[in-house]
Amino acid sequence: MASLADVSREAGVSVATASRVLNGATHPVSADTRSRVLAAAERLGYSPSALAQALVTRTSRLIGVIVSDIVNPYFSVIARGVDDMSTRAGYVTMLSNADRRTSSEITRLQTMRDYRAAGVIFAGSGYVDDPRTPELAKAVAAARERGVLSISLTERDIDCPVITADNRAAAYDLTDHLVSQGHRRIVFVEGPAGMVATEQRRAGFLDRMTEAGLRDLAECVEGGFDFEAGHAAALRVLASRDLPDAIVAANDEAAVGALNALRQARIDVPGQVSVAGIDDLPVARFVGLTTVSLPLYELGAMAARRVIDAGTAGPAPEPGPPVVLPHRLVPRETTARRP
Amino acid sequence: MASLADVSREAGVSVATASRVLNGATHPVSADTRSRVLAAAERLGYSPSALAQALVTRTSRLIGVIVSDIVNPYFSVIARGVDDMSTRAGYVTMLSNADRRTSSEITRLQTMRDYRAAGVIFAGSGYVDDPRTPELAKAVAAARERGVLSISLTERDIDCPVITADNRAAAYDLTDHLVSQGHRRIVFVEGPAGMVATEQRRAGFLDRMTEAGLRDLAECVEGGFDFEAGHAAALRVLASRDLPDAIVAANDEAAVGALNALRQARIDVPGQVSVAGIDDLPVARFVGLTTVSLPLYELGAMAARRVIDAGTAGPAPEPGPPVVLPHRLVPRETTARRP
DNA sequence: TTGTAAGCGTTATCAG
DNA sequence: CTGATAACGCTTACAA
Repeated sequence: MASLADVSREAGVSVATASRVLNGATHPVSADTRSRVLAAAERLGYSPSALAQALVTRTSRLIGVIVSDIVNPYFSVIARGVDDMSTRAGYVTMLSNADRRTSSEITRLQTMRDYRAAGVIFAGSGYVDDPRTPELAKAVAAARERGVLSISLTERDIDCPVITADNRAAAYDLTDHLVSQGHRRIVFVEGPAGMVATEQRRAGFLDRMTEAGLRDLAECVEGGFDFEAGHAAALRVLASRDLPDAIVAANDEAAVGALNALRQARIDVPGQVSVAGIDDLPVARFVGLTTVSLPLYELGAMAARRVIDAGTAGPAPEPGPPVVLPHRLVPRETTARRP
Repeated sequence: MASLADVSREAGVSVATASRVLNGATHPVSADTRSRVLAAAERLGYSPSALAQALVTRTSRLIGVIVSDIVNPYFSVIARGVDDMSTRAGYVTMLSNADRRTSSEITRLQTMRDYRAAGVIFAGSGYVDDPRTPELAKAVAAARERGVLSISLTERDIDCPVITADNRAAAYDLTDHLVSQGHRRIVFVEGPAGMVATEQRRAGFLDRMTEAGLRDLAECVEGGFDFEAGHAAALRVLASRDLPDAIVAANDEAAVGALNALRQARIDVPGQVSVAGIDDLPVARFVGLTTVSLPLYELGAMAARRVIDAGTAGPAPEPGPPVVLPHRLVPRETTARRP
């Protein structure tokens, strides 16, 4: 309602000075005028138009985050990290679900760019050999021209800063834990086919098994990132041959799915079979699942902080090497030592 | 980069005509000019500044949703509904976590208003006798002055349209189901103290028990909306006396928490005790929890649609009576008939 | 059918 | 220290 012009009129100064006191610029203003303007603003309930500000400064206090599906706890934790940091800095976060479609990521990025978002954060993992990635890369570049800083939370073939967790190492460390506990026959329930994260986690598992001389006892089975996939995979394992020492799922949800299947089949976990996952979602803690904690919240928060800093600090768009945040093994009750 | 002015220059027309063809106004434009402008826009990769548009039209294609905590699946499903609808209409959704603090809701609403959001959706339940609600109400009114339409997904003392589910009836229907299955001694695990939703759900439970002449066998115990709360409550029930016929939790998470506690204690569910929740979150389906499905996704989607329609259709700000979307009992495996 | 021009609410440059 | 004033990019009467 009340605009800067209104305030300036009420205070008997020019809009220029009103602007100067109301936005804490470095420009000097006499104490007297300052207080007059402040009083007027207060009286009129003035609140600046973020739109006008963004239009003229060519950058907003909007931070976008593009996830695959906000209902997936993996992403909602990331989004929470983004929003907490954004809010603290007076930014507001824009959210978009891309359902793992690269084409959606592109269009969503574009509409966020049209709002001159200060930055947009890509939370989802890409696909291997995705023919659309170049297009995304181009959109990211175009957005950068318009002043929006993209940040990816996974390594993808886009030219932008990366803040990520080490999926491969996470799987590796988890496998290492199992191996050192005496497990030998381990089956790995893979993530969704074609996703980079899937590949990385499988590789971590296989690498450690190979180093342990257990390559022949390692087995990878099809899976997915949800309860059902883990459940189904466990059922298949149950049906096919005698029990492995452990089942490692590509993520927590699948692990919990497997866990349920096993227990429904009256298999003792961890007595007969150990079960572990990756991510450390809230549900993992609840069911006592051994897992590796990924810095999801921190990833979101740090990415947001980075776009905020880029705005305030000098426009030093140094891509730099990927920032890799540490993960942490969290042994709980679904795994046990094997004699 | 490329602005309307650039396009108009490239096409050899005025910015007015360029604007007219590029935004599909009703204003007549010759086929020839139209194609020239289109071509120019295409060539330059023109994309309108949503900021400038919003500034001049005094309304944006931004829809805000304020939740308690996006990590809570209850809210992420709502947010998903909002975003799907927004996206379909070319809007972008702004998300904010208020952590159940009314004061945060107020400030978040204000910053969304400063971006001239077309609307903001309040997803969280309020508190009973919340001294800050009047303040919120005032902020909502002020926002409306600026053209932002607020919508609440729960009944609160704010003057704005309400699109909601009937918490009381949901609990009532669930209890009815249990009663008709022959359960008599039922304990109700309450939600967080002070929340309106908590009161409503408890009331629904109590109402049905009273009608069934089972008021004396109905018992309410302290709880909460998360796993831990349900778990703890179940433990307390277990410790205090002989088993009830059923445990109804104020929501699914708490129900699953209770379920786990019971099973860990080697109680047969539903053999000895039935367990049920409310919400029908993904986890409920997974564990086979009997629950009542609340139209969470629909609530979000419909609220978003309403702000979108308000923008396109006439500015008919008829508050009208609350819209109540239907819920549905979902019997699953954690409840069984009592002889 | 097309163009001119007045804003929308700020910031920022340049003179005073 | 303060004030005009020109942008920012677009929409929309009002003219032509």
